[in-house]
Amino acid sequence: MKRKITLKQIAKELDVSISTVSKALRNSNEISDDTKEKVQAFARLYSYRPNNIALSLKNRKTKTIGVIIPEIVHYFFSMVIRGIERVALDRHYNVIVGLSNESFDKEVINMETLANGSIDGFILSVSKETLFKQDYHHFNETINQGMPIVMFDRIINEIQCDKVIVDDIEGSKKAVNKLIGNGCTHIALISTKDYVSVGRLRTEGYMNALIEHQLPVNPDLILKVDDKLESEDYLEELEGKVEQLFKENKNLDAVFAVNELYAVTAMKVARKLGLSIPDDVQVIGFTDGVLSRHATPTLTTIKQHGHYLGEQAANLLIDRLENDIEIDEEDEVYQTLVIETELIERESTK
Amino acid sequence: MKRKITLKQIAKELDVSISTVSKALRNSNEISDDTKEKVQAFARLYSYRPNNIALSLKNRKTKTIGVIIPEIVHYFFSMVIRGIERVALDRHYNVIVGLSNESFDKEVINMETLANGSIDGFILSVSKETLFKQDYHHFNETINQGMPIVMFDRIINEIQCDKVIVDDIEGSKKAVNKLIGNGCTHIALISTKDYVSVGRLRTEGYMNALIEHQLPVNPDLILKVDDKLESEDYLEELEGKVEQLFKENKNLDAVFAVNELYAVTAMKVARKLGLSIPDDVQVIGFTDGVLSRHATPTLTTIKQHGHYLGEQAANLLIDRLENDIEIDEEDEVYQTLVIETELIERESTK
DNA sequence: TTTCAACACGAAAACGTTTTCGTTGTCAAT
DNA sequence: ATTGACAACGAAAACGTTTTCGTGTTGAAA
Repeated sequence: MKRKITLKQIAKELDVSISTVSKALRNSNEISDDTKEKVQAFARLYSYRPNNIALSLKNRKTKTIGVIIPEIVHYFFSMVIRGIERVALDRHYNVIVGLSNESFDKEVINMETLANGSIDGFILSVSKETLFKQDYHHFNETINQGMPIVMFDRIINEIQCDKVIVDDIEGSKKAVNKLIGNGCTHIALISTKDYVSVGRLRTEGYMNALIEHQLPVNPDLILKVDDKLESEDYLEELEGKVEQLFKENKNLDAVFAVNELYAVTAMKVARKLGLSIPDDVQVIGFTDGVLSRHATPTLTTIKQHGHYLGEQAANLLIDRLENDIEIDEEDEVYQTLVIETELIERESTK
Repeated sequence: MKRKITLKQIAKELDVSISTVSKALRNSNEISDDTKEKVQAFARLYSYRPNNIALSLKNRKTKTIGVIIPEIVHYFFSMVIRGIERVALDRHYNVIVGLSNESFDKEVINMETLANGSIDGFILSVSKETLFKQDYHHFNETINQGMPIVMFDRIINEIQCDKVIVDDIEGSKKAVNKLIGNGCTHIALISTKDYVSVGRLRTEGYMNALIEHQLPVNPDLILKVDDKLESEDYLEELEGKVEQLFKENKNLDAVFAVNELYAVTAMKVARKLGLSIPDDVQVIGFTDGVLSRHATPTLTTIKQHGHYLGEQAANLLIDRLENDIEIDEEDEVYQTLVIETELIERESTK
């Protein structure tokens, strides 16, 4: 077992100073060709690589970005991570991942442990509990310490930082417009409670589409289910609610759901009630994940381009990190990028 | 914007030495209560937190573990990460994630950039290309440098390190035994090429079960598809192969597939051919992911407990890191943990 | 022979900690 | 008055780099 070699050891072996070794390796012209040769050969032989930690300490930057997401076993979020990791690798950054698990405390802890020098900036999507409590002190504190944050998807408008969001309103409108275009008039919405920004926005898009087509917004057709029902553990309860929705609205001819799970559940319930998809009921979901592609029937859905979103977020953060000309003034200007959605038509619509 | 405060600044403000501040904050009894009070109050006021990078450099350990996986948009792998992250958080470690994307080069690059001081040890699952090329130099080198590795799921027997694996052979046997118990006699296998360890092992389990029940192993019933067909981009090609399998074996009465995608594809093809599940054909998959739970019909499958596997892997690594009494001798003893599988019965079997 | 530039290299500081080992000053015991 | 112990603190090294600023040596120009 040969431990990693350092400049000091090379210097001692070759009987030169540490500075000489450092310069020789960086091809400084302060050093004679002879010495360079010697040093570089030796370094190659022992496969010297500079210690990242020492570099980080010296440069006061770690070339690492911290990503905090509520959940990783989730198509959209893992797709975003993939995008982040891709540009991070390209631009020579590392990615530290923290999971909030939708918990405020874990979000805070994760951020605090990372903010003490381990990373140069954050990319994050806010946990539901944080959105609910509306306690944003940890975001403000990190920003105040000069550490940039890029928020994505679940964002907080009041926080001054770069943001990348999916065009939820437009996306939902696309979906509902499609249903309307297909002749549906009693379109149900299955959404989350309003404090989850994406649920609120997608609801807004749904209503906008209806209003624009002068269709009535019928509250009975809107089901806002509790968060916990997004967990696999409460599937039956979710199914119950959806079944109730179907039974109380016999004229229902379409469903727009704000995520995959709600959409496939709607399809399952419809099938159970003897309704045919897409003939009796048409269904559109949100997120073009593995479920949408392999459900029966395959699900028409709104694709969010999570991979691209991740790339944009990472570029935004790294750009800011590297352009840090210490503007420092209070006139920092932040961007909000909006990622267009795409309607993917499959078998669940006509 | 107030930058993070350091010991030096506190020392200057309070007109004491850096050492005094450091000791006062750690409650050393070398320091008078008066001074402690003063320093601690000041530190609290400015919310001082020690700089992780400086600590890492001093202690020569980063309290960070590097995780390299082939793919993150994948139920099993993201479940493992969740497990790793959970114990990492508990035991005060960070998690850096690198994706090899099944590429040898990316695996090597990711490992090289992390191995230079950024992390204390690796948890990884080997990329397919690496398994195929059988080039393991990067693993040997990192281990030789004294950096521990824990391999999981896709492991390499020749490499001396801790391992955590799913009991693939037993798991497959359970599945096939179930099918046999249900009266099936012509059980097809849809697997990957043999160089992917899990494909090989699951094939072995399949054969073992047949042999133990004195059923013939019919090569025509074994479909080993190319890796690329695991990608969503080659769905049609995969479907073609599976359809061919069905057509050439009219007596086929069950399918055991080594992953979810193959299993749902088999169900889709069966349905297309007018076969009813589970009456005409019974299907069992591997990995209890979102697909299995929401496919139509829901899929009987072998659950791998990826979350638990991740926890075990992380504990194994951290234990080794913290017990590093520099054994250093060549008599290091490594463990291989085997995680039991579980048969989850659903609608695709009788 | 003197002077000066160019060359090749080394010393030291700095990044932010922790820790070892002094160095004072005070007070009690001899 | 001398010794010793103890309390309270500081200086400095160390972790591994990079970089600035010397410094000594050489050779050529004056």
